[in-house]
Amino acid sequence: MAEVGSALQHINNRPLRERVADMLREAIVTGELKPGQQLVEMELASQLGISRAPLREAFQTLSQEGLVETLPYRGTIVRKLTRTDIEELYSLRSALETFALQRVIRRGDPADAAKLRRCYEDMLAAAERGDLKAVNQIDREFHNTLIELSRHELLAMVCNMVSLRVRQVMALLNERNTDIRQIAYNHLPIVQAIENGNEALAVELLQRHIASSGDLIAEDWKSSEEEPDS
Amino acid sequence: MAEVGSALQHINNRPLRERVADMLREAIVTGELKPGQQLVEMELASQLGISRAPLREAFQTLSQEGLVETLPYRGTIVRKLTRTDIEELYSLRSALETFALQRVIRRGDPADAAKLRRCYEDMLAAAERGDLKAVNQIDREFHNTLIELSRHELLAMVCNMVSLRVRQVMALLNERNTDIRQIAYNHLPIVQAIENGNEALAVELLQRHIASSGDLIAEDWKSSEEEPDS
DNA sequence: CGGCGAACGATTGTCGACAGTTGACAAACG
DNA sequence: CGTTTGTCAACTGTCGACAATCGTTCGCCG
Repeated sequence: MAEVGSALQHINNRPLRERVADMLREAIVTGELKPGQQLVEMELASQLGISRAPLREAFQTLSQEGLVETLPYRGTIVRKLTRTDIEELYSLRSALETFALQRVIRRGDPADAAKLRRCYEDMLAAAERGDLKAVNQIDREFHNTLIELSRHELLAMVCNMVSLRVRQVMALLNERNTDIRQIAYNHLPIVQAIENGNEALAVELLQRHIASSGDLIAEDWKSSEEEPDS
Repeated sequence: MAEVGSALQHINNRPLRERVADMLREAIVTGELKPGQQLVEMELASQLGISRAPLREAFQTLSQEGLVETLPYRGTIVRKLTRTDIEELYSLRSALETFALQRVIRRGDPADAAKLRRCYEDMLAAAERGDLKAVNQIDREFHNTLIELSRHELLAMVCNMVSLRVRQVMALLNERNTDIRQIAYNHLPIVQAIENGNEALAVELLQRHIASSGDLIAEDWKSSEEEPDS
């Protein structure tokens, strides 16, 4: 059999719980479902035209990913994001990507650096034409590529979890007004340091890069902290 | 109302899926359930006297923790551990605990160092009386304490996942014959470096400590690599 | 005798219904 | 009027049954 559509076949035959989890995950990280919002099983199930069983299993997946929170007999809500959560997300992300970066540099394959440079150039092009959405997407791609190049599946799994929630955080902030070009420019010295095999410099730059965006986000977060309850 | 039994109440009322997950998790990390072993839903359910629904949800939890692997329409098996898995486990563990260590040292609370020293002394005492089981348990406690002291809940969650699988790896190796006292002694310089606030040294020692045990384990793993199928 | 295809058994995926728990509101008591 | 207790509705937890899928085996044909 040809390989044609082998991926698509799997998509069609994929268990309902996974497709539902994907849909809900996307809705959460894009901010369509807001933190604190209650997800009632029966309501969502009939709305999606499915039974509660696969929906509950999808909830569990999202719960393990930290996107929702389930309290016994009390229901499931989209997890609220506190300032502490955000600080933890970005600090752990920094540690994880530092680890990935070290592995990539120590392997020292020029093809890896080339791949990252290509990412950077795509990002730059998107920035030049003012496409903020594309810049953000390619920014994610850049970091994902770094993780993949580290060839560490366990790390990739953990990073995926963290990245999802970072995406959620960014989606919840109403259209950041940061200098779009600056985002792209920030990645250049990192790419160069990797190309030169300068581990110490690359690590320093990456940590500064992540920490600065993290601080920026955390600072803006005081807006949606304490909401009055009923 | 008095606080009587508030903890017990929760334990008794905990959802079945969690109690089942706990039981299966324990069975897996202690090696009672062996890698590759198939877990048939109907069989286990009737054996435990429960329905398949909560069992399936327990499977999902374990799947997210990396302890089992579920293939659609093919069933759930205890995840097999390859040498690559072990290398990834220990290298990630090293990176995560390094991160925790840095946070603890940078906070610089003497009470933290004292707590770790107490762990070390307990471990030493257990080693002196030749109690290997206790030494292993306190060793886990030492590392868990380090994580908790970093006050980083997200990190704690990820570390917990990794630690579980490390426990499984250690349980699967037939009674390591390492020098029991050496395990305890290895922790002393780390504690001292923390007490002195010497971050660079502490990190170096911790990484060497984890890497060495990881290498030791990985080396012994060639025994159970390729088993013939059927 | 070997290769191919269709039925079979075993197992998982999904569903609808029932049982148990929680929080809130209302009624009774001091 | 404040506190306690009874009741209820909404929701989650659990169950048993039916549908879909996979690997295998058996039979058929070349």
